[in-house]
Amino acid sequence: MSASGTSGPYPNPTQPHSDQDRKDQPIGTQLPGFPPDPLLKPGSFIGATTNGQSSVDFLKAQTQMAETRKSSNGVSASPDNTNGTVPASNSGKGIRKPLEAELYWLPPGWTVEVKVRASGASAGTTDRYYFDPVSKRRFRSKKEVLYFLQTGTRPKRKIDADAATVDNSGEHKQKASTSEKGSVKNFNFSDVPENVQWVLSDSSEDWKAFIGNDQVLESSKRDWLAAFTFLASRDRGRYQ
Amino acid sequence: MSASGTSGPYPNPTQPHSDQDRKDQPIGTQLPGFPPDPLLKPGSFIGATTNGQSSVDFLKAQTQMAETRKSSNGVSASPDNTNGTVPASNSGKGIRKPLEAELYWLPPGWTVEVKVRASGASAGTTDRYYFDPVSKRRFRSKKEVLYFLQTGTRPKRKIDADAATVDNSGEHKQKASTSEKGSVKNFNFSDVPENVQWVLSDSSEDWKAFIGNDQVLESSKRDWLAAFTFLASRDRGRYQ
DNA sequence: AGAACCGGCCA
DNA sequence: TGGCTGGTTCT
Repeated sequence: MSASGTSGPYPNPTQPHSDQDRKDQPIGTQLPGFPPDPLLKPGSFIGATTNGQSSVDFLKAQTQMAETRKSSNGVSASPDNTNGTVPASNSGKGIRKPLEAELYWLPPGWTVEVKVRASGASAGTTDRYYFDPVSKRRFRSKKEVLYFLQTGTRPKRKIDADAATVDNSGEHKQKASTSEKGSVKNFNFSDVPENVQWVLSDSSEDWKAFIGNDQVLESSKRDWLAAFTFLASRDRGRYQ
Repeated sequence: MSASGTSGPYPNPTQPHSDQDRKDQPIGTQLPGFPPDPLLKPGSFIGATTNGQSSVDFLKAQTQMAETRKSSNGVSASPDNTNGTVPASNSGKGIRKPLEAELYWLPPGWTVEVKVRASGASAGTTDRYYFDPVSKRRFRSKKEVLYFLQTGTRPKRKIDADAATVDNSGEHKQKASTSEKGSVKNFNFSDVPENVQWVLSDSSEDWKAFIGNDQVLESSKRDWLAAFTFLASRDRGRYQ
């Protein structure tokens, strides 16, 4: 890859094209008269918010923010690649979404494979697969990975039978996004304070976390705990 | 601001159109007082494309070129329509309105499917899918269609670094072993610590490794990780 | 508030 | 791979 420009580097990988004259090639060429979006330069960078700050308050804020806002860090969309350019889609206004790969939650050693679908209606779309270097297993989603990291197993296949399973009353629908409490998912592993103090006060039955002199909010605390727990169990595991 | 770029998925092609032409009358939206059409099942289809010469010059030019202006266009029948089940409450998924007016940008022959979500928190809302009669592909948004029309491909999403890439084409990324820092060669396989703790430091994208209370030096850490990754991926046959 | 988008997930 | 849903951004 290395291409860069507008003309697609790839010759239509998956166009079945059975036939006819319908050539879809005419495009991909820049048409004369098309406004090159004066606002955007090719060199524009994406995201790239430097998160090199290490202020305590900042960290705290960041940590909490992991729940709502995801900041891109760590992962970079290497500009040397095909798409260093910014999609010049808007003329004049809004920005599109900066979302980025963010693999901060992925433990070291794990790898990600991006696979492009070769056929079907969804041809050309990509899927990401995660590989655990230790167990050599492949996972199809972040969710599967996190589940595995926490339990060491994969979700059981529900076979059913009578059983039961249980549960509950009936309709609890709980939306996933509604602020989960204490989930590893909320934890930004790329942005962790070096020293956290856990203190148990007399009157309280609960531990409180401090960074410096600032107490960590409950919500963040739970996330941290969840993260620590899972890291611990992971280290106990194997490592040859 | 700082916001950062645009959505990564769209690399660069000259996105023509500024999206602001999308303010026409929304389809799928039920107008107040408008009776739910009993004849329409969720998932009905509409295909329309008239080509009026209008405001969107650039795009129009594009699409016409692409399709070479075929004669038959416009409405198309609805194929399958698989799950026709819709929550009882919802019976209206109206397909309404002068579609043609809105789909002027859609090349002749393409079809649009308006589907009503059957479950979930967003049940009842609608989604539109676009189908290319030639490639048989399905697209989820106008943007995707336009991108495809211009480039003939779908945006490819890439991730960074050490992640394995798979491209069936033959481009190798020999990254793992070429790096000077962190080479498998530096790793002493006969002296492997039993327990290593990986911890993330603040503001860094790197994890730190500890053995007991001693932090592992950066150089060693890299070597370890390199070795680890190497061993792990060897079996899968990736990475060199 | 609603539409458009698009990542993610799982059958 | 299909395709549906969650959640975010844009209008």
